Amino acid sequence: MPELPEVETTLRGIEPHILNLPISNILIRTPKLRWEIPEKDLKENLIGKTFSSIKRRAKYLILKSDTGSLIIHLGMSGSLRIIDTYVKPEKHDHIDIIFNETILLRYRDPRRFGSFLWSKDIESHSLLKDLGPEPLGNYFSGEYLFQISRKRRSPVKNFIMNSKIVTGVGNIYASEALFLSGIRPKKRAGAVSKKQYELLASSIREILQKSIDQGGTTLRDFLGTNSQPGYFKNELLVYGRPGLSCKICSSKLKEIRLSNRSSVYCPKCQS
DNA sequence: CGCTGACCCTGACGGC
DNA sequence: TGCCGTCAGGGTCAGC
Repeated sequence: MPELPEVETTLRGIEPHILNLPISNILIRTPKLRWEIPEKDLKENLIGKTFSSIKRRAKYLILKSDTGSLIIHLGMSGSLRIIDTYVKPEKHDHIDIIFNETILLRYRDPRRFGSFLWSKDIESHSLLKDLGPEPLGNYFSGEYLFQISRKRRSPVKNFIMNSKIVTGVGNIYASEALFLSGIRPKKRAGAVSKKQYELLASSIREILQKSIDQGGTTLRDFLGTNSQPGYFKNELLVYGRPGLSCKICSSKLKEIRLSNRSSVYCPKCQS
């Protein structure tokens, strides 16, 4: 389940291997992920060209060439790997971007929630243009969250998972950050104090940064066949632990559902 | 405009 | 042991 840190780790893992390398072919074995894969656009615009930069915006990877941009989202189960010793594609290996006889970039995605899209004008692309600030960027702060949350009645957890408010905060990190800052997930966004938002914003930053730093230790795994970027799982305090005891106060962790998403919290530590 | 819920999909898992 | 139902989850979009 790639969250922002896994996407960032993917970017850092693939970038040094494929930047400025001419693309010789693109093999698409599945017509559709989340949306139809624009095979014609990809082939016409990318074969013979190179990626001159790779950037991340929210959980989207943007691979730029001089003809436009390839937008990749890993969805729930997507992964990108550099293959430097040819192995046959397996069941869910949907796309190969082939550079030369030894290097290719392979996209795997069992659930096919991900996307491969093409855009000539990335700045105005509908999926990207209304996104909120990056949680690790300069515009994201407790003050910012406080200001735009006034009069908002949705639960604070939904609020911070809304990509128009702030990008890249998924269910795992939202749950963890709310625990770390002592706020119940169901509390109305407009009722959270400035002080609480400052704590929440720094919790979000810290937890994402920490996870990226850990992912960084497994970067070499991107070159090869057998590996996944490292997680963070053994350090989760509430996510996936309903009914178990709080690691801080030993109370039994509760689970509720918000917008059909599991939300675990400690009834004593969070209010 | 803000917000909720349906939806896309497969693998993992629990119950019988 | 195997089948089947349920759940998980990011993010977009329809609809209230």
